[in-house]
Amino acid sequence: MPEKTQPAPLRLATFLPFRLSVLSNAVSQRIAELYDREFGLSIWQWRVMAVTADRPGISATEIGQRTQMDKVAVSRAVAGLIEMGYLERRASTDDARRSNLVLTPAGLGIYELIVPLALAEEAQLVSALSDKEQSELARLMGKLAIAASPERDLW
Amino acid sequence: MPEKTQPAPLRLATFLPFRLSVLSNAVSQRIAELYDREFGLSIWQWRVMAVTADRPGISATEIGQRTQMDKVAVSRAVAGLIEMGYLERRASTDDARRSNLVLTPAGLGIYELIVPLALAEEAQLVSALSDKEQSELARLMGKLAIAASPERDLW
DNA sequence: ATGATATAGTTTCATATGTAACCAATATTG
DNA sequence: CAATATTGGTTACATATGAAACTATATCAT
Repeated sequence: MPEKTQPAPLRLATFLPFRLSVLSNAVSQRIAELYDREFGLSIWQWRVMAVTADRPGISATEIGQRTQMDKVAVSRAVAGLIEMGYLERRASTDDARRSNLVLTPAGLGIYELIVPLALAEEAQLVSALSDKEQSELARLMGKLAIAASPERDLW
Repeated sequence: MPEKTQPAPLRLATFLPFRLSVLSNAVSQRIAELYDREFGLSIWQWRVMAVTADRPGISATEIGQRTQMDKVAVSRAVAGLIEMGYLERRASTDDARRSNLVLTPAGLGIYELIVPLALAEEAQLVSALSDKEQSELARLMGKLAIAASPERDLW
C-alpha cells in the first residue's frame, strides 16, 4: 500500500522571497519615515534627488533606469519636486522631448541635509554586522540580484 | 582658508535600503507572477494560504502576525479567498468575534500545487549561491531584521 | 522630403493600499 | 452587574500606483 505523499513543507518564515520582502519593508519604512517626517519627501522623490545630485542634467528616463522606477513614477516624483522648488527642468537643446533636470539651490541644500542622516541610519542598521559580514552581505545580494533579473543589470 | 567641506557621497547603487528594495521587488515580482498567472492569486492571498495550511483554524489576527500583513490586508485577502472557494470561515465557539479559518479541499489542492513551484523558484534563485553562502545570507538577513525592527520579532 | 516607427514624458482611468471610523463581542473595573 | 475599555474584524474614504492611451518630437526607410 503506497504511503500518502507528504506535500513539501513550506514555512513562510524561511521562504526567501517572503523574508526579503519583510526585511526590505522594515528597512524602507524606517528611512522613509525620516524623509517624510523631516522633509516631506516620498522615497521616490528622495531617489530622484539622489541620482540628480549625482548627475546634474539627467533626464527622466535615465532617472528611471538608475532608480528602477517606472516612468510614471519618475514623472510624478519630478513634478512634486518641482512644485516644492527643489528641482528645475531645463529644456534640452538637442532633443526637445527630453528635459534636463537639476536640483535648485534649495534642493541641493536639503539634499545635503538628508545625506548624512540617511547614511547614519544605514550605518546604524548595519552596525549589527561586522565589516566582513557587511561586504559579504553586499556580495551575496549582488549575486542574488543577478539571478533574479539577469536581463537588466541593476548595478 | 578653510576648504569647502565635501558633502558625504551617497551612491544609491550602494545604499543598502535601496539595494534591498530593488532586490526584494525583483524577487517578489518573479514569484508573484507565478501565483497570479497560474492561479489568480495575489501575494497576499498566497501568504494567507501558506500560513493557514500550516495552522488550520488560525484567526485573521494571527495570520497578520505571521505574515506581517496589517489587518485590513488580511481581511481583504481572506474575503477574496473565500470568494474563490479556497478558504472557509468557521465560527469560533469560545469567542464570537474571532473566526477560525481553514483551507477548503479546493484550497488545499491548489496550495499543494503551488508549493513545489514556489520552492522550485526559490531553489533556482538561490542556486547562484553555494549552500554555505545561502545559510550565511539567511543568517545575515536575520541579524539585519532584528536591527531594523527590534520590537516585533519577525521570525 | 514623406510617411511609418520609435522615444520622452504626461495624463487618464481603474485598481490597490493604508488610515481612520466603525460594529460587534469580550474583558475589565468599580 | 453596569459602565468602560479593549479586541477581532469590516467598511469607507482618501491616496498611491500601474497600465494603457495620448502628445510631441525625433528617427528611419524609402
